[in-house]
Amino acid sequence: MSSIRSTLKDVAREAGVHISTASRALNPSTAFIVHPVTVERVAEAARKLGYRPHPLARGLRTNRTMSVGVIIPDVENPLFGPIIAGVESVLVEDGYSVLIGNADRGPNHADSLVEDMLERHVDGLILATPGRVVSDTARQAQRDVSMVLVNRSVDDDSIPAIVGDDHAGIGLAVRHLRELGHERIGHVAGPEWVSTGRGRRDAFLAWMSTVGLEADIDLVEEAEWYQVEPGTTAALALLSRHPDLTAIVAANDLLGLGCYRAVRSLGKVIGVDVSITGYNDMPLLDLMQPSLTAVRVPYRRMGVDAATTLLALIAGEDVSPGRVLLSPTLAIRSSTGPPADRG
Amino acid sequence: MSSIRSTLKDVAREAGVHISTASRALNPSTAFIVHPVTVERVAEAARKLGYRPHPLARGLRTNRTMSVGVIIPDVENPLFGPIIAGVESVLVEDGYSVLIGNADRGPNHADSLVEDMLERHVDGLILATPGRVVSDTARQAQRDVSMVLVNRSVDDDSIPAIVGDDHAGIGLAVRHLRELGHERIGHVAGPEWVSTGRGRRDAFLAWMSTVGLEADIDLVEEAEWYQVEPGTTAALALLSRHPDLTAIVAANDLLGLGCYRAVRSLGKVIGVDVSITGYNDMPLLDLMQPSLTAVRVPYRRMGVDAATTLLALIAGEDVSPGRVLLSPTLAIRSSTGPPADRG
DNA sequence: TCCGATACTACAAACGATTGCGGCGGAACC
DNA sequence: GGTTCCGCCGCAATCGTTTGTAGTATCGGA
Repeated sequence: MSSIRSTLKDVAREAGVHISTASRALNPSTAFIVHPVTVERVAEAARKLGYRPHPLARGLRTNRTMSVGVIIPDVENPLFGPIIAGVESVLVEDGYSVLIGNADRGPNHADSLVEDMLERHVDGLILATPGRVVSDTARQAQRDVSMVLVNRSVDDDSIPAIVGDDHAGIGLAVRHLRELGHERIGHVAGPEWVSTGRGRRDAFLAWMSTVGLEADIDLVEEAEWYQVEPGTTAALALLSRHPDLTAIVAANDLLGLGCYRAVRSLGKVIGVDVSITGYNDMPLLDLMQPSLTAVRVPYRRMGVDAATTLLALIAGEDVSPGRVLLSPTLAIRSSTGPPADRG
Repeated sequence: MSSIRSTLKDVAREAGVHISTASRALNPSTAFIVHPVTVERVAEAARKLGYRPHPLARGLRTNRTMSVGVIIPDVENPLFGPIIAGVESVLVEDGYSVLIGNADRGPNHADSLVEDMLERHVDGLILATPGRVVSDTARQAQRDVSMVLVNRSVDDDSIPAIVGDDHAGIGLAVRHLRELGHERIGHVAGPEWVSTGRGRRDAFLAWMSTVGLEADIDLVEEAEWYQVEPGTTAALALLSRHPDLTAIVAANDLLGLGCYRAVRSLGKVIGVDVSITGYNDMPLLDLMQPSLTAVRVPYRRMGVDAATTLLALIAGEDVSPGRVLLSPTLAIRSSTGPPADRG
């Protein structure tokens, strides 16, 4: 029966008050202006009619849409599921809805999505697009709308960012290997133009010297992209330069799995001749043969924190820009072990 | 400089026409009413001012929000990434945005999300929530808004649904095994209350007799849930009842991987002693040891088709209810092979 | 009795667009 | 030359809210 929405006018008529009084009565922040018994009468009428404010009308007047945009580089990447879930869980709590944008059509796609979102008057924006620099459109957008970066940051830290602590994460991997007794450790890095690519590489070199090993840039081989194939290629290049490596820290799980192939093609045994660590700990890694030791990044938490700081920004609280680092953990599995004795 | 949005009024003033004329000039479907040179003048003014219609104002008047809701049972499940991507890709093309709802908080959560979406006046709804029956809220919702089901259907086919052709998919697996020479084939089924669980089980039995094998319900073991552990449990139960099975068709990839463990724990070799097929072909299966032969469902396509029929529904074209079946393919890998010779 | 303060409530103008309808020209026709 | 018609444009109502301002009681105090 209630297929036709009841409007504020209906509620007002039902309660025998003027529409504006009804509006104030229903709004908690203005309810004190109207007489308590009137408030109750209006509330009763609203309940009876099943009144729901029209979000468009309200948004038009108040200039808020109660929606935020989330721009993801690739929805099909399992990595982003938890982030989205985290974001969604806290925003829904506060009555916001989540507009999702999938920027899988090249580098400029994200920008056009940002513009779409702005046109829709989202109250906030969460960007997970890669890259260390931020486009002009995005920077422009920051003036018009609250904005938070997730799983990435910008070089000048001008936008609040929630990121995994890559330095700590790589540290977990390197120290783990060091404690197992490894001394010749290499790194298969991600592309340098991606913030995580460069960051993890730097962290690797830094930790190498921290644990008392040689921090040679020559121990690093950059993969063209975060995928299995480039991982194999890079690992092969690395292992041909340094045949004596006993361990490889990969900048990403897929790169790590790429290393599997490289190591196998050389007739060596993973976890015995060459230990391998991944990064991100995506699903199913534990079912690999051997299961991949990997740095686990709290992605869901990342989404939660991003949404929380976005809400703070929207509320006008001043959030310090700069990045918030989330601590990773290490899932130790069977792709890592003590180095094999050289006979 | 254009931080402040220009409105239709500005455009009208700039072009020296009335606001209503400007409106008509800018709207392709009404532009023929106004003089061509005026149209051009208005268009020029709009371009100059960077005018963008205010979606809320427009939506308030036209009763359309140009947004559709997509409700997913679990965003973290990699399965739904491609569906979302497919949906998004076609909707964005037509100027719609996608509101995402993650129904991971129990069975009633989906309903409350549907209500949220309705309150927001979405123009359409795409449901991917599981279950063979549809809740009353959803059924109610169908009156108020266009609605399409994806990756699921309802028993009475009262709502248009885009689903994978499970019968054909199971057929691919069974026939593949049969052609390899298997004669004792079992099935690890999904939960019966899920539409895919029951459907694939029925398909399995049907195909068994089609290929000339015994279609015994005793060859089926139902797993409690689509996960690895329940898969192992079910497979163990099945193999203890029928130690002579040479192949298992799993209702799901994770169940298939669960079978791996069961087979291994019995000291048998996968793909030799016991062949296994999965269903869905989720990422990384090709990197498993052995790589899992699996029925591949065109999930992205599913999203695309769902969105397309939703657009048709919204446009008022009458779409025949009932289900559209998408044909799966078979990714043959190394978990299947000819049955080992006995004795 | 009258005044001013207090406590509500009503009026009406926004927000930015769409759209039915009426008006006003000029051309065509009788 | 008057009527009709048509092409083009402006007027104003409308969608459902929020909110500044004006109005009306009621009450206390002088």
